Parts: sequence; structure tokens; C-alpha cells
Amino acid sequence: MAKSTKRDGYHHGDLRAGLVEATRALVEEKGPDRFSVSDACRVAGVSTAAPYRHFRDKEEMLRAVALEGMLRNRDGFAAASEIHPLGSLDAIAAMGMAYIAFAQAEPGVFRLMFGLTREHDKDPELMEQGRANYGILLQHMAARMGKEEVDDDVAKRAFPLWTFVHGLSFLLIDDKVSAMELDLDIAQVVRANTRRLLAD
Amino acid sequence: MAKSTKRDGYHHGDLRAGLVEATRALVEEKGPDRFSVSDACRVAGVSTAAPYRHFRDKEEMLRAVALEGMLRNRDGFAAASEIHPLGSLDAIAAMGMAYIAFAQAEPGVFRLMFGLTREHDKDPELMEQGRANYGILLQHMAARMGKEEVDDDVAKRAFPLWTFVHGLSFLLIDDKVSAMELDLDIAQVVRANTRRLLAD
DNA sequence: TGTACATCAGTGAACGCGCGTTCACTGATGTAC
DNA sequence: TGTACATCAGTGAACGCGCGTTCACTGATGTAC
Repeated sequence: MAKSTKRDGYHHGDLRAGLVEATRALVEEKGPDRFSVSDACRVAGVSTAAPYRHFRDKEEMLRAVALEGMLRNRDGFAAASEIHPLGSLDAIAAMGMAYIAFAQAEPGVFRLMFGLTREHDKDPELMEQGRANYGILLQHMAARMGKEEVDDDVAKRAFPLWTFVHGLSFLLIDDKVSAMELDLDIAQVVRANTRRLLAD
Repeated sequence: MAKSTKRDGYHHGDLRAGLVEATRALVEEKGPDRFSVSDACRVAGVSTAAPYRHFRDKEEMLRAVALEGMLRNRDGFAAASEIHPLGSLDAIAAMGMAYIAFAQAEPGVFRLMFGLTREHDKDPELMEQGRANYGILLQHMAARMGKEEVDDDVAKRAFPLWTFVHGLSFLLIDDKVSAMELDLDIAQVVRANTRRLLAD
């Protein structure tokens, strides 16, 4: 019996986790804007008052989902970067692909993390994690540029790479690519343009 | 007396235009998701039933705003491209800047047009206008590549440019640039990376 | 091992609210004669 | 020029709904003795 989902009578196994999962699923299904606490309760099978034992309010539930997303994103990011030499085109392109793969696998959570201006933009934990994830790219760029540390030059050369995969992610999940009747080999697009953005 | 805003008694001068403007202003102020018909009526100074003489439903009001945005976007786009030689780096970078300038000037409408997956993604008029706007970039790319017509090669080389400015627009309006403590000369970022993406 | 008790996660009902939309209406306007 | 009338844009009240959150409560659980 799965502890996180199974009810054993009056008490829930781990309602916090259950609600986060319900929230994640609903954010994915309906989008971050159409998510409601009531829906999450329905999915988790508890009364609408139950979440308030674990979260201050709706926004905190969404923040928990965003933070979990950041962690999954980091894992994919790290895994992609680690199988290639530090600072190599392979590594950097793989990280770009990981970013895009995350957006395509979890468009709802991706939007929640990046897409909307929310109060949680100022949430320190989320910001911290976001910076940590981006830091992996910065490390590779520093190595590529033969620098010991991440400085302004490194940041300035890394930023366009982020910009590119960020834009590609949104164009893909917002269906603009298919709407424009483009059919693209995404891996090739990422690799070719990562190479161009790294050139000079 | 301004015909579009002034009430002359029982009848409104041009309520349709007034409501579109109210909707635009509210989308800008609160974001597309927080827009409500009631709010628009409050701003336009009419009863909540009035919009239904001019629009089928809420979505149609938003679609009207998105379409107007597309037209403004096209104008900025065309103006930027026309002052430079067809297919030149100057022209293409200027179009990129126009795209970003639009996003920064009207983030709410920009999000409405591009940011969310909505039913109006399938609205033929909107799609048509979107394609027309993108077509201006395609013309320049075709000229640059010495082609008479826009073919798949042209489309494949133009797409990364869109991707880049699209991503930069979102990073800017979602405050990720400042959050990452980057301070960038946007014009220079656009120009330098447009040049890189055009290279080969 | 058995019992009294403190803890606290989850309940169920209720709240006030703003929403999108509909309805029968009203009154301003333009037109036909 | 004056009047009767058709048109239809905008009204005001109401609808049913789902929302986020609060409240006093209840009952399962773990612990002290």
C-alpha cells in the first residue's frame, strides 16, 4: 500500500505529499491559473478545510509544486551535463535539451515556475533553487572560457543560451511551432544554434 | 468630445471600442487571467449585460484585444524593418528589438497573444495575423539567403531568431533578468546574438 | 497489559464574494409618411 | 415640419456556481503511568 495515497481510516498517510501531488497533477491538467484548492481536495479525497493544516493558503500549495519542479529540473539538468566533458558543446547542448524536455514533459509546472509573474517570484527558496540550477550552466561556461570563476563575461555569454532554450520551450508548449507549420528536429535545432551562440 | 469614451445619455458613442480598450487596460493592469467582464464594464461605465450586445462571450472580448495587439505588433515590426535594407543584419536586429519592445511596453497583451494556450490559438483571424507578422521576418531571411521565395531552408534559419527574442521577451517581462542580477544592454544582446544566429 | 489523557489531523457546514450570463425591460434614435 | 413607429443599444435585477477560507467539532493515535 502506497503510503502517500492510501487512506487508512480517519487519518491520511501523508496528506501534505498527497496534496502536493494532487496540485501538481491539476496544474498539469488544467494549467496553473485554473487550479483550485477545491479541486485538489477532491482529487486527494479530503475536505476543503484539510489543506489548511499543511499550507497557509493556495499560493503556498502552488509554491510547493514549483519548488518540486525546480528540483526535478535540476536533476535532469545535472544528469545531462555530467555525462559530457565540462564546458563542451555536448554538455551545454544536452543541458538545453534537458530544459526543453522538462518543459514538454511538464508544461503546467514549467509555466508555474517560469511563465507567470507571481508573488512567489520573490520566494527566497525558489529563487535560490533557480539560481542553483542556472549555476550549473554557468560552471560549464566558465570552464569553456578558461576561467576559474563565474564572472560577468561568463554570465553574459551564458545568458543567450538560456534565452534560446527558454524561448524554444514556450514556442513548443504553446503550439506555435506546429501552428507555423514548421516541423523541426528539436535536438538538431538546439545543437546547431547552441553552437552558433557559443561562437566567436 | 472623444467619440469612443464619451457617453451622450442613454447610448454610448462606440461601446464596442470602449469595451475593447477597457479590456486591454485591465489585461495590462492585472494580467490576462485576472481579467473579468465585470471589471471591464465597471471601467467602461456600463451594466454587466451591455457587452453581450457586442461580443458573444468573455473569450471574444479577449480575442479582440489580442487581434489589436497583433496589429500594433505588426506596425512596430514593419516600421523597424523598413528603415534598413532588406535582409540586412540591421533590419533583422531591429525587428527583434521591436518584438521585445512590444513585450515590454504591453506585457499583458503580449502574454495574451503568445503566452497562454487558449482556444483562440485556433482562431483563424489571429493565426492569419500571426503568420503575416512572422512573414515579414521570413521575407528578410529569404532576401538574405538570396532566395526568391520563402522555402524550408529560409524557415529553418529564421526560426531561431524568433525563438531568441521570444525567450528574451519572457525573461524580461517575468523579471528573470533582474532576478539573476544580470544587467544587460538589451540592444547589444539582441544585435550580438542575432549576428551569431545568422552566422555560417 | 490497561487506562486516562493530550495532541492534532481531518471533518462538515457555513461564510461572503465575484463571476459569466440571461431576461424582460426601457428609452434614445432614425425613418417613413 | 410633425408625428407614429420600428429598431436596438444599454439597463437593472437576478440566476446558479465555484471559489478560498474559517469555525467549532471529532475521532484516531501515541504516551505516561
